[in-house]
Amino acid sequence: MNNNSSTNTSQIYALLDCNNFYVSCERVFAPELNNIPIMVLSNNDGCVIARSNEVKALGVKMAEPAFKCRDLVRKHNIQVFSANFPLYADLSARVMKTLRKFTPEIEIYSIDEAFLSFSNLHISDYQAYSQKIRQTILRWTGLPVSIGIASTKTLTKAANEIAKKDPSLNGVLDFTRLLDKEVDDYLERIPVRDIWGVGRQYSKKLEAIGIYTAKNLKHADSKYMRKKMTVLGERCVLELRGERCFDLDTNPQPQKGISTTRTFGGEVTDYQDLEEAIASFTATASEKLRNQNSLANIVIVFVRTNRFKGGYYSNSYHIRLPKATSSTILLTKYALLALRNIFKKGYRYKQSGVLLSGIEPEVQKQTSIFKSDKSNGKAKTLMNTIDAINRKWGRGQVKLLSEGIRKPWLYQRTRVSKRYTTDWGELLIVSCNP
DNA sequence: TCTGGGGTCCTAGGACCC
DNA sequence: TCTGGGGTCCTAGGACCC
Repeated sequence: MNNNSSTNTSQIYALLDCNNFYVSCERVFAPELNNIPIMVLSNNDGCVIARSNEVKALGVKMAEPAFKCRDLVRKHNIQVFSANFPLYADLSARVMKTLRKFTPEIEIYSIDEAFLSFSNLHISDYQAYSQKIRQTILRWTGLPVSIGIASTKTLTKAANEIAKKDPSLNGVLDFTRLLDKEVDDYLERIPVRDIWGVGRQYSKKLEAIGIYTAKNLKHADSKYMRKKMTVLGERCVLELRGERCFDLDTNPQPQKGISTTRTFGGEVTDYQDLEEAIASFTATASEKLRNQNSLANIVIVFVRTNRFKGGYYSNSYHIRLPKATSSTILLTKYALLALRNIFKKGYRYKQSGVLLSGIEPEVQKQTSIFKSDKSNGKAKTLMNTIDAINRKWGRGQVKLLSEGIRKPWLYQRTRVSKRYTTDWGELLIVSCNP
């Protein structure tokens, strides 16, 4: 991140965003669903987390509880899917790999978005180049994308926003070849709420002082915005004006916190069931930890009853470990100890989770001359072996007994599509009729 | 009946140190 | 008992992102 030193040299950035990503992933394997309304639900079939354009047009909001749109689903015959994250992650990886053929400078921003730099490519027509990227990704993965081009990241987001919605733009909008006045005309079309960095709370504040659009914000006083919305607000204004505050981050650092949390399908009252849940979440979280070659110093466990019901109980407990580790066995031991401290009998638990924090890189430690660290080495080999088996044969093939065999508390996913690309047993079958 | 899950950054305030 | 200022580190809470 950079707030002033590099604003002199101009840069060309692009933001690529997959349209309605999860919905588009489902359509790749079910093309008969093109042009008909479909949506994807979160874990436990709780909330709407992706909507096709047809569903958006019906007024279904992002993160809306699924039960609230049941009538619409029936009335308009909306096709509903449970989230199939392994499938989406795999298609995402294919998109990102394709992008690397077009520029080495990529920041993978989320599962369906990437910032690119066009600065050092020696091309003159960014618009044509972006159309080539779109067509290639569509051909190689089946996924439609939109691209916004500008001199700052915040502006690429804004350009992308317009490109996605305005059919006349054919999925690409390049601010760098427009006049200031023309850019302002586009920014006027974007509600301030939709600007990167402006959320619900800030947009309320901004509207109260007469700032309704991206154009309004761009021409607001940046120091005043710093007072209203911290330094991020100031940067937002500057970026809208084309002054670069955020550089491309092509070298992502390991995550600083890792968590696995779930809302249960039903309600859990039994201590042992909760133990199984916590053990299973810890296993998942520590596998993520090992995948980024890190160790954790702190384990946090939380439990919660249904927050929409009376008699609410919520508590968390954190334990600092005597020594940083990534061992599922050790982390589970402490997680269960933490659970013991907050479990209260008589409550109906609806949600719980495990958070790993105090994360540090795993460096090859010099073992003591006097006492070789044999036990540690063994534990590490065991964990590596378990990870390898689970990678090859599927998650959860090998696990600790504490994770339990039956999982009555596990979430429900009633309408999950097949793992077309990540499971040998569920590959798409193509038949050719003579 | 039914309401997701995984992250990041910034700031204020307290504890502690010299 | 009175009385100071400046720095660092940590944490909780609140905002944001997808």
